[in-house]
Amino acid sequence: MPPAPEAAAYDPYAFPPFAVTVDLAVFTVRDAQLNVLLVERGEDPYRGDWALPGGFVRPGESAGQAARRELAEETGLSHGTVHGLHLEQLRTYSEPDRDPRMRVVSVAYTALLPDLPEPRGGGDAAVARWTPRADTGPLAFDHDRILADAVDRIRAKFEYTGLATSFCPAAFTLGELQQVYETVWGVPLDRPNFRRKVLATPGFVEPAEGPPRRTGGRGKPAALYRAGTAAALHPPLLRPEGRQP
Amino acid sequence: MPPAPEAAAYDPYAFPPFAVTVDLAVFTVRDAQLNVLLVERGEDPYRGDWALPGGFVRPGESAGQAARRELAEETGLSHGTVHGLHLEQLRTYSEPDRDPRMRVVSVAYTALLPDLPEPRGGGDAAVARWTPRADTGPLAFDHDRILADAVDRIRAKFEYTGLATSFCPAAFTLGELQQVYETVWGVPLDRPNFRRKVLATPGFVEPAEGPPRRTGGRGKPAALYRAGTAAALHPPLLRPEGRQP
DNA sequence: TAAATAGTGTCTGTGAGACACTATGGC
DNA sequence: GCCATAGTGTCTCACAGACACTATTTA
Repeated sequence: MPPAPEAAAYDPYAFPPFAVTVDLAVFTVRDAQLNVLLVERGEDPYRGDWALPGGFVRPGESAGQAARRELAEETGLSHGTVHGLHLEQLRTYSEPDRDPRMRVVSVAYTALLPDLPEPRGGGDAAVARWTPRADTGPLAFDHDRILADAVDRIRAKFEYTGLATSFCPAAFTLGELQQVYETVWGVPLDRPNFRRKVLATPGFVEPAEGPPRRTGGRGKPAALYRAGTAAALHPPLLRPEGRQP
Repeated sequence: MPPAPEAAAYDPYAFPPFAVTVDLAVFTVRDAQLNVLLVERGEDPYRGDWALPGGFVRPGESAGQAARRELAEETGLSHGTVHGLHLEQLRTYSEPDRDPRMRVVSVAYTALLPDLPEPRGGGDAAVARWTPRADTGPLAFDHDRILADAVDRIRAKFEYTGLATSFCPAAFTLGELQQVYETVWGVPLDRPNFRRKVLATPGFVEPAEGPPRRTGGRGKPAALYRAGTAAALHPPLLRPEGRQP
């Protein structure tokens, strides 16, 4: 926090200026794969490479507001939809050489979206595509690192929060929820045990109205649930790896 | 990440500049109380108020490097000592009005120190004092918020990391370690159970050489341990509140 | 009928909480 | 002796994993 004791008062131009940006790691689960939203860069450096969407923080807005604005622009989602989404600050990346042009400090955010039927191309944004996590080649800047950090964070948060429901539509079956967990964690889960634990955790999911639905087009229709209100899961739903092998 | 599509190339002065600073939430456990390092402000705004230590990020350094440098300056610890300390990024605070003078984005860091005998006043820093967490009046800027976030983070991390050993000297007794947990969590723990769980968690603590030591100056001398190498605790050591009441 | 998914029940091992008990030091 | 802390043992309950079994739909 200013002041540095020796700072000659507060000439904002005393130091070369920093640019402050936000980077977005936006995920969805599609076809049993974790997908991340990427944009193709149209300018140097890294022209033609893929990168995480993002942009400058404007003078009057916070980084969180900037992230939400950029998310709306890149996804073409309505302002109202984006306003209700779960957007979480991941961490800040500030290596002096992370952008070859100038000093850029970037605050990274993570967002989790259900697999949207909408084409999502709305905005003026350049080419933006959902890409399976496994298929992301080297990204521009330090975005591979940001992406890896974001995935780690999501995996950990799935254990002790109900965040996984953010990947599901408003009403979902327990089979769909389990699919989300298995995709993000990359491990198969025992269905009866998963069911028992989810239903035993207060505030995780609640029964939803509406007729049962078939998860994969086959089999017995499943009851529908919607996201509960609990911020944290008690008890947590631990990864199988979480226990010592 | 730049570019915002419409950004006219990269004139660093196109926008009013952002200042980037670091704020430090540095903790120790002293006399069974969580203490935080505060400095008294010598200039407006908030002249005479207490604040978290911190300062500007310099052009050639990352925020993490700036945090480590500031920590060394404020605590008077040797460069070598500070270099080995656990310093963790907490989050970034970027509300446009958080500093009345100009736009300041601050990256907050958390550090955990053992209760040092050294007077710690070494640096040129102004008045810096350890203050019990309970006695921190309103702090300058949004530092109350940062402090609260830092305490929450520490409490949570104590469950699934061996971070608590950072509050202990190089060799410590299990009684001292339990004291740290009880202080940070604010709950009493069952001694036999605490002991059993700590020793059953691989990599949490390891036996240390040296004669046993009395924890409170009374009673049977206790065996010494040192911090283990495990980054995460398996199984975790959950807070009593973690379970549903 | 077979295949696929949903849902229920049960056994067993592990670990957490509670707490009684013993051991070793200073006074 | 008393007191304070360290350290051990044991009981019980809750929960996680494994897995057998039934139920309901489509093809």
